Amino acid sequence: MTPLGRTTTLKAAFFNRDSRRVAQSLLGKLLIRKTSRGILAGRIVETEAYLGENDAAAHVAAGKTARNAVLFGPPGYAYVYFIYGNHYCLNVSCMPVGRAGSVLFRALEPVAGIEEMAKARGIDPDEVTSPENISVLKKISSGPGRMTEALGITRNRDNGKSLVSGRSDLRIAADGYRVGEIVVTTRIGIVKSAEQPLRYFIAGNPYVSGPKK
DNA sequence: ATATCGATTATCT
DNA sequence: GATAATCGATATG
Repeated sequence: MTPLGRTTTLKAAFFNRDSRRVAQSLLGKLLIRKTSRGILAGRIVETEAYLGENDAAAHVAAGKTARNAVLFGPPGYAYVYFIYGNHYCLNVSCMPVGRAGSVLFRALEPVAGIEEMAKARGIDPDEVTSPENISVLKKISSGPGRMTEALGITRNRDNGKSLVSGRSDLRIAADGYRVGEIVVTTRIGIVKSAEQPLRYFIAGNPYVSGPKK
């Protein structure tokens, strides 16, 4: 079992700013889930920024609704939504109350609780232990729907939850990890405002989602 | 390696 | 009634 080192939960102020800056700053941080079976954690290697009501691709583009209400609340809270009848995606709210920027978490590098995460994904845990096969590890959490399944994130359980409380079973923390070069590209899987460069990932990290090598 | 497609449902028009 | 911030399977080069 991989133990986590010393971690510091991020504060609300970290998220109380432009989502583009938050999206970049989140790279290299840890997303940590506490479960009855132990700690699950992954390092954030890929994010996308969604701007406020001026961003046609954002769920808040048409204003506040029951679904997106969390994004208009205080910074540092989880916005979880269901998509394509199959998957959950996780965002964190940015900006102060009344402003609706957010960051979509797109991919994690598995760090702790890897066998439990594999099980949650329907992967044989034996495959991720003995031969540390990276092609199998990549299937655990390299993609927005995959990482939520690995951590057991659902709308019922987690939407509206604080990610900036040390007592929360879902939180974001720093452990001193240093990020190298950051690559910026256009966002994935959208058609509206698809030309804007708002996707960020750690250069060369094998757990970034999508095709390519 | 890239392309296409079906699944399955909350949300909005 | 159409669409969607995706995934995994299958087909094809």
